[in-house]
Amino acid sequence: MFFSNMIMPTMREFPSEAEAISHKLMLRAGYVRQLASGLYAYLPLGWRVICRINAIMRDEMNAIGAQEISLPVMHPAEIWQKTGRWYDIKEEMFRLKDRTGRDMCLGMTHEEIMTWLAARELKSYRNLPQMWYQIQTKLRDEARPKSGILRTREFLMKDSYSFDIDDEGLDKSYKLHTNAYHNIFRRCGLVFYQAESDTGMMGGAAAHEFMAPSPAGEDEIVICDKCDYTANVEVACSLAVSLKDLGWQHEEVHTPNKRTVKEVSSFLKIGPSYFIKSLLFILSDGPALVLLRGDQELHDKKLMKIIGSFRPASKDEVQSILGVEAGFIGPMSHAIRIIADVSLKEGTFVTGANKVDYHIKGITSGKDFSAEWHDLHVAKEGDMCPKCQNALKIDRVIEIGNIFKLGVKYSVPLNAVYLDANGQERPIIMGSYGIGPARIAAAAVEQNYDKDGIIWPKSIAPFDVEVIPLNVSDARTMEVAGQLYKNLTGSSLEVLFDDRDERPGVKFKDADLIGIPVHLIIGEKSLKDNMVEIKVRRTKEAHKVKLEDSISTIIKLVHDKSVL
RNA sequence: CGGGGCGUAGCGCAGCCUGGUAGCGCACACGGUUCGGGACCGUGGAGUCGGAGGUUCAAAUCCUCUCGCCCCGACCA
Repeated sequence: MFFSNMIMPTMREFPSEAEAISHKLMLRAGYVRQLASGLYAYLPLGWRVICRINAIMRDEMNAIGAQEISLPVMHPAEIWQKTGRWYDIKEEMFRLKDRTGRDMCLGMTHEEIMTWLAARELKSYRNLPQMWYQIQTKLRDEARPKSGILRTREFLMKDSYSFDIDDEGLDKSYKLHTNAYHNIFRRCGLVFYQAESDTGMMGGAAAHEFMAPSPAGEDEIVICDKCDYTANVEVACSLAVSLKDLGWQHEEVHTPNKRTVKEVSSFLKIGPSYFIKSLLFILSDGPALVLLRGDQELHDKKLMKIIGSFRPASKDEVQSILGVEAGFIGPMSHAIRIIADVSLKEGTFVTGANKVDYHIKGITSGKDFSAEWHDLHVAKEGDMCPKCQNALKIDRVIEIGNIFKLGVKYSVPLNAVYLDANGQERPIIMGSYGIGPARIAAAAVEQNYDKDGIIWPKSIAPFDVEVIPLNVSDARTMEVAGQLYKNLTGSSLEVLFDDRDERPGVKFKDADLIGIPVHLIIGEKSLKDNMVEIKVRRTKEAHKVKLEDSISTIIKLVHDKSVL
């Protein structure tokens, strides 16, 4: 491919609207252009990257026996109404009517449509198991598109679905996908984790997310270095570091106008972890007091799982239910449901005295209050691993893939059933598995760049090699460069030939910015000694090789799996 | 949806406070000199100043409304 024939609009400066590194670099290096918020055009370089990622995904999906199909992107409403998601999902779904007034929507994901197909075509246990996937456009009217191609309103997704006769079959399909996903992300050159995740609105029994560490990420995971525990903070459990019991006796302390843990803590010069934070919530069946340690944040979703939906009590409600104003609440002597974080089970604490302007020291569970014990807090850096007690790390990550055990959530409402060996009708057991190729690309950039530009992992770079003749008006240079280009292309490498009549500096800068892994530089001086220069983008190491050895050297470099 | 910021040439920006009819750098075109890490000189093309309304003799500049984009938060199937 000749540089002069391709549209690769590199820019000397970073466009100002970009914030994330991948966004800045992909704009500057001419990979993508923005049409509107969350809508991107992929230019030739960008599209090549996506295509290579797609090829890897196809390879690995096919390897586990999955079959590629293609489904419509526009769907009739009824099918989404049958599963209830037409109503559960709100503004995030693009909806429209066709000319006859029929309600339609644009697909955000394809569980419904895949299940519809399965319902029609999979009739017998003899048809199962099946795995179907597609690489298709999804549309979501995101509340806030951001970070370039990381979070867009229209995006490509590789989504696959498994159909099994029972949970055992689902386990197998899930495992196959897990392995395939590990292969895909590894082959794409990413650093990633597999984390336990929330099943969310997808429903189902188990779910994992594949997470690529990056400051541009929108999620956080907890990681234990010692054992294999890795989980999204949305579901992560952790143990609080236990406190030294200071053995306080009951003592009421005057804390005028000090309400928050922070205020009282600094006033009494006692660390926040020695406090009990008391929060009053209104549940569907009445009020409940929720207790956390002073250094903890309430994890809404964990609480929701225990008590269902809830809302914070108003000031008046706090007063009328507890007889004291917020800020001085303590868990003692209230005839009310109390749910407490397990970290409060042991130890002696400070808490509100149920009396304005007073707190009380020396409160212990069992003696002063009793409660239902649960993990209610948001896991944080330094908490201990629930499995092995090692200190946990927290890392910011990009979600690049997810896998869900759906069970019968879609097959039942859409009547996707099969007849088992006994002629019994049973719902198909499903799994769903997604990967965002654009996120892989963005994560790859986030994890591989330097001050000069992108450093693509070899496997997903838009080209394998960039041939750079330094002086295009030198006949010998161009003859050699042309021949090398031909030979490299002939060796099934993707080659970019910078045939522009530009100064060497410009070509070097653009080459570094674009980030093709290997550069082959042909300069007049070296050529006199029958030498050319081979440079590795990542290390910037350049060495001269004999002209006749250059092709084999490059082929070796490109195929060397040790350096992705 | 709440909070903040920004819309002036393809990109990056100045001009706005204090109204007087649009400018700089890069990019682009042409000529010349250059040529191993974003060269230099000269000439030139390119802008409904996001849009609408208003104030005024006069609006990029002041006022009102509106649209768009970015960031933080909420949301995220």
